[in-house]
Amino acid sequence: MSQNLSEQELIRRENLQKMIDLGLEPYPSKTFPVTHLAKEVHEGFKEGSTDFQEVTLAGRFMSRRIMGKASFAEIQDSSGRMQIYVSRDDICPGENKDLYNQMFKKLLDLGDFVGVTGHAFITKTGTLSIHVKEFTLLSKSLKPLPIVKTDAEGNSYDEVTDPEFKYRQRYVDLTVNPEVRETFVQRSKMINAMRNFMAEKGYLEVETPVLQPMYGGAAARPFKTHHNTLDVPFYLRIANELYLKRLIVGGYDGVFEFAKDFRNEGMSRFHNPEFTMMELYVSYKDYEWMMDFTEEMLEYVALQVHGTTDLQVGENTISFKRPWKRYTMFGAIEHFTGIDCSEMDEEALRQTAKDLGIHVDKELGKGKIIDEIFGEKCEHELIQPTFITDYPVEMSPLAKKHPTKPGIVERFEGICNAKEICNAFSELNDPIDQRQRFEDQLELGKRGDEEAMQLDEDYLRALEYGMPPTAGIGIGIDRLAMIMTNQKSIQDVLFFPQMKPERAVVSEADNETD
RNA sequence: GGUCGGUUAGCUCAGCUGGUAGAGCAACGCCCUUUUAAGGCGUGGGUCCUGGGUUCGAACCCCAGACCGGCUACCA
Repeated sequence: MSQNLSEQELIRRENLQKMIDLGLEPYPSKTFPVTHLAKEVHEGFKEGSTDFQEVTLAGRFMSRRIMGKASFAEIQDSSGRMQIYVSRDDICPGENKDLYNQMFKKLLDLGDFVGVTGHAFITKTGTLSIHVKEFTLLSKSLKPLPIVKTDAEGNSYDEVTDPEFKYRQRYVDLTVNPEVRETFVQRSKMINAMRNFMAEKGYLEVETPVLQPMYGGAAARPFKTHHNTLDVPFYLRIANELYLKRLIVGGYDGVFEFAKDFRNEGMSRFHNPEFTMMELYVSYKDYEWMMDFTEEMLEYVALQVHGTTDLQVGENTISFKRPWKRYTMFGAIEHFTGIDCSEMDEEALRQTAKDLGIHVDKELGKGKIIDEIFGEKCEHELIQPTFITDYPVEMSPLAKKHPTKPGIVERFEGICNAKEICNAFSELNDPIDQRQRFEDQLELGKRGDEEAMQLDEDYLRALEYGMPPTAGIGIGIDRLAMIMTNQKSIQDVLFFPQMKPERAVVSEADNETD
């Protein structure tokens, strides 16, 4: 395959060859003995101290200011940048000045990986620097990086803002935009905090199948695939709920899984075809307990990630301080519209929706209409973390019925920043009721609801052996990460959000005919 | 899916009522041993997203397509 190289790429290839000609290895393999990160030197160095007299750092070469026989440059490692001071006669003590005059001044390009050894000092202008006595090339870069420059006022120049560039070439985005690296560090801290919190309670982290013979546990269209040897279809999971509850049947007190789920639906700034869900099931608990647990865990997570429960998210300050506000679904609708629809039948609900200017499709059942009204009139009002409880039974086929409120299940959703971030219920463990609910779903499916659930005989068999009373929750990790990292789009909390393939990639794939 | 907008140098962008392209940074050459968006002088770099069309002439107008984005629809 031929490459059309730009002028700058050709020059870099020439520089690479000239380095080889000088006897330099452009891609050495030996472990490079890094002793410090840039951040450690920045935080630890005090002027006049005798520490940091011999430090070794490695990173990308990000800027260079040549002043004749000496130069300043910056290298960037995972922790940040460090200025280095390179003088010709220090790195070339002998007669041969090639390392400075040729390699450092001419052949080295921005983006190359280098290693330096030297001592820390403060320059006349007060900048901490490493006075380099050994300079090593660690890896040559052949493509120019769009390096961002920032002036004294904090204005940045040439920042890569094109979303397509950022998402397709995330490695470049991460290299040149430190705040992007930080977003993903925070995401990782968030997940670790949740994991530690649950492990601390004694719950077991498990793994369940991604390839499932039958999809379930949520209402969504699946991706379908095929296993060649078994010659059967498989679905990529849309949820892991039913498998985790099988493990509760098997006797664990608490199981959780951070799971990639897959839904074959639209994409938006809140939806990616593959996304991460954390599901947790705890035996002998109910949804009331789970609300308390959720508040406690997310307060802990906010503190772990940010050291505070008050987070700035867009225009709003969102507080994860316990307790959250709680509404029943009918209560929320009444609160935001003034209409009490708790006693209405399907026709009255349909009319109410119409009166509120909400379009509802004919095939929607009672539960879906209520959900439409809630989604249209209430959800966007809920900025602070809020629990909505008592969902209609029709839209909750895996949740236990409320003991005193007919037509209602013991379920809650957590809403934050106008979006659902979690969904939980007292799990339905009555196998006869569960069979009936599945059959109702089949009926909805026949009416045209493409997301109605399938009937899972093995799951019913498990329930027939007996499942203890159990509380379960699913937390949308990506949406929670958007809140915890103050990002507007799910694409900004996923390293590699789903995109259409680039054209070159498509044409190669088209050649595969089998 | 609908709709509106975008695509010009490695990056960020300008380019008027149509006359075959510019700036800053980056790159290249020369000068400079504590600079910092380093500086000074000089130089090169373009499939104007793709394919058609209109026109003497298209980055610009028209048609079709690709990709990206905003809103919207769908979406537990």
